[in-house]
Amino acid sequence: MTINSHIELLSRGCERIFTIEDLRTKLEKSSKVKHPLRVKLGMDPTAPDIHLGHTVVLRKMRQFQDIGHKAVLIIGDYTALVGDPSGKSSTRPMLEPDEIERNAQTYLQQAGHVLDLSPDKLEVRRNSEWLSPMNFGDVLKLASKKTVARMLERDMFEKRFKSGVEIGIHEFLYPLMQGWDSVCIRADVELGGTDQTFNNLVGRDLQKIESQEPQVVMIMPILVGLDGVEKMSKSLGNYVGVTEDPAGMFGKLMSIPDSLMPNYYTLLTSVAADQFAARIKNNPRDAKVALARDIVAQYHGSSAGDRAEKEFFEKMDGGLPDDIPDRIIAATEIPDGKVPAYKLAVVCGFATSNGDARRLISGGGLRLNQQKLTDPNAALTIKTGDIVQRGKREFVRIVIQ
RNA sequence: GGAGGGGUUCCCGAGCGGUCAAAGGGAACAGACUGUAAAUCUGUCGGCGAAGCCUUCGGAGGUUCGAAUCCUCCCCCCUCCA
Repeated sequence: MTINSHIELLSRGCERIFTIEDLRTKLEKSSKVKHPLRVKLGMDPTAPDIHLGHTVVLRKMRQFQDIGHKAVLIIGDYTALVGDPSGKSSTRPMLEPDEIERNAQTYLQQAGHVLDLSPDKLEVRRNSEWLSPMNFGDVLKLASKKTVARMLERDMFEKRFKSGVEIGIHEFLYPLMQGWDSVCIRADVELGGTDQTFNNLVGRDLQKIESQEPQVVMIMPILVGLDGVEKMSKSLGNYVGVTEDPAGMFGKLMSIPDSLMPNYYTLLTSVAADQFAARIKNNPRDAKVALARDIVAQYHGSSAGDRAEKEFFEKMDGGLPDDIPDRIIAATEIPDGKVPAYKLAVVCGFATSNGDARRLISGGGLRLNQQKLTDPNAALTIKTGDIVQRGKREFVRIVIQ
């Protein structure tokens, strides 16, 4: 592969690169002296729950690994004492060392779906290693490298300052700490989301001051969630977790708005741009299927991707999926083996209350053995093995005990 | 320390003495349609239920035949001034 093709690969999906020229220089030099670039990514040691949004930057990391470079994962155990001012204004609680360790392990385990974890491809460091031994003099020296005005340039700080939201002095140290990490591990490249732009550029500046070749900063966009509007996040419920089962992943991905497809193709797959553009133009539905299968396959293998697709459409066609969860019902709940329809919906977990159940049935949303129910009060005779269905894709097999 | 503005059903947000289980939007669920769980359209969206009843509008009291709406105290948020 040529340098040009590497650059093309690496810049795919990037929001910004500081600077593309520097990246070229680094890549050229690396290939000439046969020495891998050190590609840094910071990780927050709070409880991880990686979703596709996080994988955007991880995938970029993986691309570097695949062309022979070294991923350096920094566990921000010391920076966590401050709390990144990027997000909320509140300071984080301190984490216990064993908790940090546990979180780091979980992170690695989940990130392992994307990253190459082999020791020659990945180096894991924690920044307490070099931040903890610093004394006050060292800190002062570091703090003197930046001015208040420069700090206030940062979007977040500027907003908070203007609007009167307090900014702790220590929060100014956060970018410096993160930047110092880059100096200490001699990073060639730092990856981050758009919210990390400032922090990462500070690393670049600090390296210059320390007479290091400044790192290239590669900023990845924040992935839009399944709703097509908000950023993907667990709290907004518009996410796909990397540990989710194939069927769930596939279904969720099929629910994204059409308009999101190019974005997802770019950031979450390796499909060439002209190729996916053609697919979408040709047949959006099939393009979405291919996208979903591709992503499921990344996390569960290609056979799982195929199976997820098959099951998805079986449900669509009104058929029954292969594995229907059992629902155990106590025999005492159904005297004489009979239940009113509304009660059945509740017992199967398809309605939260009797009223909810009645509405569901009145709306034609409940089926017993593929047969649509219409009367909420109808007395139904049920037995073990009967299939209850809500809508098009939720099934339960009754087991009477 | 001073002045003012708020806390409403999952979320946002109207209501400001009865016609309020509470507008509107979002989310969610179902239905129709389709190229899919996209888009669009329709319905539902506190609980129990036949009518009707019960619980809800930050918390606790109070005034009223009657309060989410008025009064008192308390808790919590926010804005402006110092």
